[in-house]
Amino acid sequence: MNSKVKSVTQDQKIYEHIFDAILEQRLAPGIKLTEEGLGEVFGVSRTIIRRALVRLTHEGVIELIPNRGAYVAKPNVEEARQVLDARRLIELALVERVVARGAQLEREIKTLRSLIKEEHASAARADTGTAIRLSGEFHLELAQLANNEPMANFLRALVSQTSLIIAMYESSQGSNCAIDEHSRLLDAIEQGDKKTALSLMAEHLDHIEARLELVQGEQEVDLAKVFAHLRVRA
Amino acid sequence: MNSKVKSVTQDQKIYEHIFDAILEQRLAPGIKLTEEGLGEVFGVSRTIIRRALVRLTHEGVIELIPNRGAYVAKPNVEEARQVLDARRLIELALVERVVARGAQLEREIKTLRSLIKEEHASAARADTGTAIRLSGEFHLELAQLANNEPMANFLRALVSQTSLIIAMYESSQGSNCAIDEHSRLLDAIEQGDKKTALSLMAEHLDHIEARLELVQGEQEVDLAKVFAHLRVRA
DNA sequence: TATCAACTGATTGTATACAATCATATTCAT
DNA sequence: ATGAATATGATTGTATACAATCAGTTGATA
Repeated sequence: MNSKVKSVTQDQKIYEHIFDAILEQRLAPGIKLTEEGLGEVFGVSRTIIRRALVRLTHEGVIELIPNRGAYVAKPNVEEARQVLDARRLIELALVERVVARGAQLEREIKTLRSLIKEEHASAARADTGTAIRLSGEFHLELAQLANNEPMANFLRALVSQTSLIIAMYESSQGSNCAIDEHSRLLDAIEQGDKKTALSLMAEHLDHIEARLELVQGEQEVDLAKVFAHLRVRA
Repeated sequence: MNSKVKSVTQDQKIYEHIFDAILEQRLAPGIKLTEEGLGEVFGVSRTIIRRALVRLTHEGVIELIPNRGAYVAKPNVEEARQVLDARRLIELALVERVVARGAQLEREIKTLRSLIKEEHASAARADTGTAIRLSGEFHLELAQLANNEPMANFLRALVSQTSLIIAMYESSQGSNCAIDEHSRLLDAIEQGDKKTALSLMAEHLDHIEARLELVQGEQEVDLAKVFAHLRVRA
């Protein structure tokens, strides 16, 4: 019964667990992850944990500081801007390629519709973490249909970083609008309406970035400014 | 004297050595790299080697097969097509962003010119390996100027895979034309001529792909076709 | 009281020992 | 001679022990 499970390596599973935890905001940006702590949780030695952490580092969700340890990444506003800039480029290209494949994709589109349904359900019960994760999975599943593995892999890193960005900078309105956008985007793709699909994707990403800029100043604490009123003259 | 060197970790250095060796074709596609063998060469234990190999795997130049070991990747024609497709997308976007920065880049452009000079010198003395590496470095240095780290990182993986692709599929004419193309591309960027810069970059990547398709059938041996003339009827 | 130095505890860096796994060579039966 | 089954050697998978490093604390000194 467990012979099939072997095809997924241990560190692969642990990688996914940590990945999901971060995407669902059960691990906040900046939190330190000790190797021994994680090892106890998952019942393995530090060796396995290291491999998982290295991979997460390469995807940009973990920052690995030599001799200091692993921390959940805290993307600043500039990094967030770059990530969303890259997403805009990649995802528009992916949508274009998916639309080009056109009618071959009936079954895959059904899968995506059920993903949207799940996402909607999560949002309805205020399960924000799951909703964010499912939103990301929608984008990644869509990317799989474009027949370009390097791009899909790259998007994986971008999406996970976006989840961190949302976790850090989201305003209360949340992801309800995003769900409708996913739905409409999928409609356009199904109908082969490239132009509409592209503009919907662009809009979608613009909305995320718009939310980000709303709270731009909040995160970077400039101590000099905070205490400017009582600063002693040099 | 060696306190500054510490900032680069051991596995970082080993990673770069292997990376360069692959890019310079001193390690051919398909070659097996044993952990102990590498460990002896670099005077470290397998632990360090593992980290370097994991990173190389994530960049797509090494294939890590569970319980079997690490092999230099052998991209097939479809994978090559995807890599070059992705490069076209990313590098055009990067050129656009570099041109947009315009005149701030005098010093950086000089650095790029000296890189081209080195590349030219390598090609002149038929040092193909170094020429390929320097060609890749030109693209990566250019990417640094676009102010988008995720994209630049992604390009790093794409360029290294391209070097493998060239190693596997190159025809004899080699990279001389590419050098002129680099030079002209840089001219266009320096003059802020976006349109020319974009079309030169597109041309440049088309040339690489054109070379690839020339030898498309050579690598994937379809036994059924090879022995089609003597096949027994079902 | 403030500053700096040394100490302490905890965490990561690295090497190594042993277990698990796979490829190859060998043996045996047909 | 061919084929399958088994044995062997080499390589990777994993855990762990010890060394190196760092952050925070304690204590001495001005």
